[in-house]
Amino acid sequence: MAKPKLVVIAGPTASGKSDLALDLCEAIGGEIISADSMQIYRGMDIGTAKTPPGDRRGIPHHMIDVADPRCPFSVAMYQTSARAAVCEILSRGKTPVVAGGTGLYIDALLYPMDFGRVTGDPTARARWETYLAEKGAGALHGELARIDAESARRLHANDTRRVIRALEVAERGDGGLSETRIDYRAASLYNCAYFVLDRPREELYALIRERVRRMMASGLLTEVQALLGAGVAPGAQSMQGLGYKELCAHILHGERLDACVELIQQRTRNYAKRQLTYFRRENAAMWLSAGSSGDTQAASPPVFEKLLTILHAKSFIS
RNA sequence: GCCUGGGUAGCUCAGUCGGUAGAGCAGUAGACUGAAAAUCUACGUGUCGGUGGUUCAAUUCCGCCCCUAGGCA
Repeated sequence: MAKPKLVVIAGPTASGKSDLALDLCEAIGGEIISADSMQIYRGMDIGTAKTPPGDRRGIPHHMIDVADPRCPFSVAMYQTSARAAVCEILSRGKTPVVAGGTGLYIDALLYPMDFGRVTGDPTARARWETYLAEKGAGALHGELARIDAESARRLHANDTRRVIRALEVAERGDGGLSETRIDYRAASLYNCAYFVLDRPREELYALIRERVRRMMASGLLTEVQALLGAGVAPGAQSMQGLGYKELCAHILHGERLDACVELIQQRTRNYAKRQLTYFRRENAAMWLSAGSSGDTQAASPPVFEKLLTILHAKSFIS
């Protein structure tokens, strides 16, 4: 049985993924599956740059607005729902087009990653958190070394977040994280065409500056206030999103607004860089370079042609 | 005009009781299996404002000059 065809459009924030994906969906009869850890949440529209419903050109979008910003969400949940969405789209005879910048989510969808049965447990987490505060990162890492030596070797002692996760899994006697690890990238579940949309650094950074400016002009501050008003805790996972945590600092702690906006721009640049690092190791990825031609606007004309050519060559389309 | 702080890495600053200097942030590269827009790792030569002097040796002490913040006029 042949693997189902699926297209991935990845890339750093503000690179123009969403528009490109929409163009593609129109051309080949596709539906969009968002791979974005923040667009998941309802009520977080401006700061996550969701394509407004009015601009979706009648193309169905999946994995957007599927979670409550007051509750935690996880890759594992994403994996389950996104795969269901793929099946649904395929059953309609359409092509799934995965678009987004969260590399881990894309991987979770595409590859046979096994997140195990151990759910993130707030109680255990809090317990280790306390342990960390009292005894330090070294001791925490030592605990892990005792029950799951291999994970301990893999993880840097300062990466306490991962160390705590490994401890959670290990102490539930599931064999530990290390036993479920495989070289997942070797075996995609789909016949996929994986694209990374790329542009010259300076141009990308300029687009980011501009996008943040536009978000502020469109009422990002009001959006954050509304979320806080609706009972989203400032420490909630959703509030760790870029733009949200910085504006919380302004609203709750009186940080200067212009300083916060600059911080958002800077951290978004940092983020874009990390995204590129992540995608670089995706062996299957085909890089599409856009821009640098002077027009900051549309990546679409030239890049879109390239995209279609490749899809033809892979006989995704006839 | 006078007085007092400052002028050191792209930015904020530490430091050298005289032996040519180092943190944070930024930046770059990397990692990443239920928090991933998160979390973590590695990478630090710059006329130490200019110019004279003292000294074996000055970014460090002294003189003058320039710039800057504040105070007094």
